[in-house]
Amino acid sequence: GIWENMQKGLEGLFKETGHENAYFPLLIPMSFIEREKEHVEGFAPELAVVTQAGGKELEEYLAIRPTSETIIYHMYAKWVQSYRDLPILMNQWCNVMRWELRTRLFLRTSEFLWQEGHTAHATAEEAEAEALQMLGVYRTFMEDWIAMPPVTGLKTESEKFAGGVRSYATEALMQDNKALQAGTSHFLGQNFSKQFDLKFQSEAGQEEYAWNTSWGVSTRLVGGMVLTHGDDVGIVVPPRLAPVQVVVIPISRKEEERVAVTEKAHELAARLRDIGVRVKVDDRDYLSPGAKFWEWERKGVPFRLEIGPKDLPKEQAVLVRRVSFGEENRKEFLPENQAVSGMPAWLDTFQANLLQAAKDRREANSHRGVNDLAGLKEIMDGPGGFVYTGWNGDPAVEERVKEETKATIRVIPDPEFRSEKAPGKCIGGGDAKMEVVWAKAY
RNA sequence: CGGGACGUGGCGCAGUCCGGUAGCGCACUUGACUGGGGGUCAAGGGGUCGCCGGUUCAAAUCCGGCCGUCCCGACCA
Repeated sequence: GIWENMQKGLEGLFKETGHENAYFPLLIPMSFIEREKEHVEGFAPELAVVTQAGGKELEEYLAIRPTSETIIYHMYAKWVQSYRDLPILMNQWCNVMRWELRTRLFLRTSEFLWQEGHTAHATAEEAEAEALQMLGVYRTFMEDWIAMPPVTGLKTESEKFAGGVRSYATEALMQDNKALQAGTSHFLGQNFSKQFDLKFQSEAGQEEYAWNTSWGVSTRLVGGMVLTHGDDVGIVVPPRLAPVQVVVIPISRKEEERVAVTEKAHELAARLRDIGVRVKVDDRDYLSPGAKFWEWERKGVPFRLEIGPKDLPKEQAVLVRRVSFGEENRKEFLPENQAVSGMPAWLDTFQANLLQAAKDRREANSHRGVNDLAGLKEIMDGPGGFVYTGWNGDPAVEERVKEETKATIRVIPDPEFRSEKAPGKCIGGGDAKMEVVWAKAY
C-alpha cells in the first residue's frame, strides 16, 4: 500500500514533466550487456543469468535485467531516424535483479521493484537538463511525500553509474546517522547510443548520436521512510503515503453499547471519507481497545479516533496523534463535527511536522569545518552524520579516507547545500578543488 | 571466499556440558467474565528434536558424516 502510494505520487510528477510509461522485456541477451565495456564490468558480478530454457542449454545466455539501458536503447535505435523523433521520454515500472552477496530487507534485496526512466535527446545540453530536472523531481518527492529531505549533488567517478558520464544522487540521513542513497539520475552522454547505434539525422542534415539519461528510485524508499520516521513503537507513515490515515476505534462494554458505538464510528468514518480522508474502522470485537491502539501505532497510522459510551451523549470523539520523537499530550476531546472537519488540516500539519523534524535532524547531524582526516575519523567513530570537507579530486585520497574511516563521499553537493565558506584545504592534505559530503552509507 | 554461531510445535527459545516419559513464552481453538493503552481464568489442539549412520538396555543429549540457515568482512540502488 505504501509503495503503491509512492508510485501514484511519482507518476503525477513524471506525467507533469512529460514522460510516458512503457514496458520492456525482463530477459536481456548477454551480448547487449557486454556491449558497453564499463557497464558490463560494473554489473557482471551481480548478474543472474538464464542458461537453459525448454530443457536445452541456450545458444545465447539471457541476463535477468539488473537495469534496462541496453535493451531500451537497442529499441530506441529502431524508433529514431530524425531529430523530429526526439526527445523520447519514457519510464517503466518493473522488477530488477542484482545478485547481492548480503541483503537487507527493503534496503538491499536480490530482487527489487523500481521505476527506471530512459530518455534520448538531440543535444547534450538538453539531456543534462533532463537529468537535473529528474534529480529535482526526486528531491521534491522525498521532501513533500516521504518527509525525507535529501542532500543532492554529483557522484564521484568511483561511485557513479557504470557506463554513464555523470551521476547525480539524493542522499538522505537516517536516524542512526547513516546515509541512504535514495534516488539517482544519470547523464549517459553518447556512451550507449554509440554502442547501440542510436543515431538521428539533425536539422542540418547530419548524422549524429543521441544523448541519453536514465534515472531511478526503488522500494528502497520504503526502507528509507522506516529508518527516517520509525521509533520504538513501530513505523510512522507520513499522511500522504499512508494507506490508512485515520483509524476509528469503537469502545464498548456491553452488547447494547457495542451496537450504538460501532454505528457512530462508521458514521464518522463515512463523513471523513466524503472529505477525502483515507479511513478505516476497526470494529473487531475480539481484541481489547489497548491491543488495537498498539497495533495501529506500530503500523504508523497518523491519527486515531476513539468513540466510547461516554462520548456518545456528549457528541464528542477522542483524537490521538501518532506519537513520535517524544511528543506528549496527544489525547484531545473534541466535538464530533470538529473531529471530522479538522482532519484534513491536521494531516497536513502532521506531514509538515515530520518534514521539519527530519530537516532539523539532518542539520543537527551535519558537520562543517572539518578539514583533516583525524577530525573526520573522530566523527565517524563517534556520532556519525554528514561531514563536509574539502577534496582535491584525487581518487587515491577518496580511497584512503574510506579505508581509514569507513565513510565514503556521498556527493559533491549542489550549490544550495554548500557551506558558505567552502573549505580551502583537502582532507588528504594540500589545496581543495571542491567541497564534498562524507558519511557512512547503507 | 575468509571468520563466528545456530538448526527442538506457526514464531521466539530452554533442555545438550552430566543419556532416562520433550518443556516454556507468544500465537491458535472453545467457554465464561472483561473491554477508555498490549485483558483474566479454565479447558484444549499442535513437535519424525535438520538428515544419515554409529555407540548404548536407552540418544534432542555422546561420536562420525552430510545438509541448511543466520551474523561479521569483501561486492552494492
